[in-house]
Amino acid sequence: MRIGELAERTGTTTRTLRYYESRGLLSARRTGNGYRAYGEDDVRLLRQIRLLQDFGFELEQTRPFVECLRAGHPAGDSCPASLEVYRAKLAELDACIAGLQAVREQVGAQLARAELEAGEAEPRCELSPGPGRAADQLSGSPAE
Amino acid sequence: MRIGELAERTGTTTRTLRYYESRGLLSARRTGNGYRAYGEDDVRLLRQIRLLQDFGFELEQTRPFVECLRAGHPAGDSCPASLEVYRAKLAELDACIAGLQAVREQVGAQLARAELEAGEAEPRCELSPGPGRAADQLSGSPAE
DNA sequence: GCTGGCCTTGACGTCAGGGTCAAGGTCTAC
DNA sequence: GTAGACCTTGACCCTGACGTCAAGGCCAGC
Repeated sequence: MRIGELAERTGTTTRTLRYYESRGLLSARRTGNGYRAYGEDDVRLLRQIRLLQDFGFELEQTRPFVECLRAGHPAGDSCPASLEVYRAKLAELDACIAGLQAVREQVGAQLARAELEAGEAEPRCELSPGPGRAADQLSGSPAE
Repeated sequence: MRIGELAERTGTTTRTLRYYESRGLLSARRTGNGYRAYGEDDVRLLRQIRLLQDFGFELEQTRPFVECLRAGHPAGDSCPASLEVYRAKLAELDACIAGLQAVREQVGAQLARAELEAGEAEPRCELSPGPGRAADQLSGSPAE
């Protein structure tokens, strides 16, 4: 099949397929007129790449899977190198999630504090809050 | 103070400060020779920007905080627009964390399956795992 | 007056993953 | 025999937040 059909069958674009080829992830035979020619193997290979891309893998990280398939293995993750990428990705995801959760807490704390200060500067409720709050009355902005 | 000192005091670079100026986040008076001149207000403003940047805010998202400080408020988050950015960021963080956790689960499942298949194709342990419970025998990574 | 350090503007490079054109070759159907 | 769909390579554009020159102005110290 030619590049347009392969792109359609794998839900991508011809530009993307040429880009993958330029990165060495995909290769194509050429027909007499110079057109790229692909087979079913390339469909499987691309589905593998797209799956990993959907998971957020960088293109380079899909390379072991591609090479595994090319080597004739039944699945892209049948090789140790692919499993290592899985594990590294899991570690990366865990670190990323932990980092984001830490930021989330800090931003949440900032928001809570800012809302509190806004509420104190401009009290809306009838109840008078207890003492110890005069130091925060900063809203009288100095002139410029 | 001049740009080099400001960069040093705020832990950034002169290139970054000029970039912020080009984005309209920072402005500078000029001395007779054309050098940029900054004051303490700019230090506070930059500290605000860098704090948010450390939290992963995009530069554009720091603009309300900057404008709030410029308007004379005591803190960058003293204005409603800044609080809205906080809230939007929290929602964004939550969505991002949830998405990453979902991916983490899927990648984890892929790894478990691939390890299982690798183990079946090349059985290493003496025990023959019975059907149905083999999935739990994975913790002692088979290969390597 | 000379060296070294700081400053200026402007322009290009980076990273990933492509999008979009341009100019042209090829093939099929009518 | 020609329109239109497909293919080719090559080249530039995009995002974000800067890094890295290049070429030159300004200033302090010796």
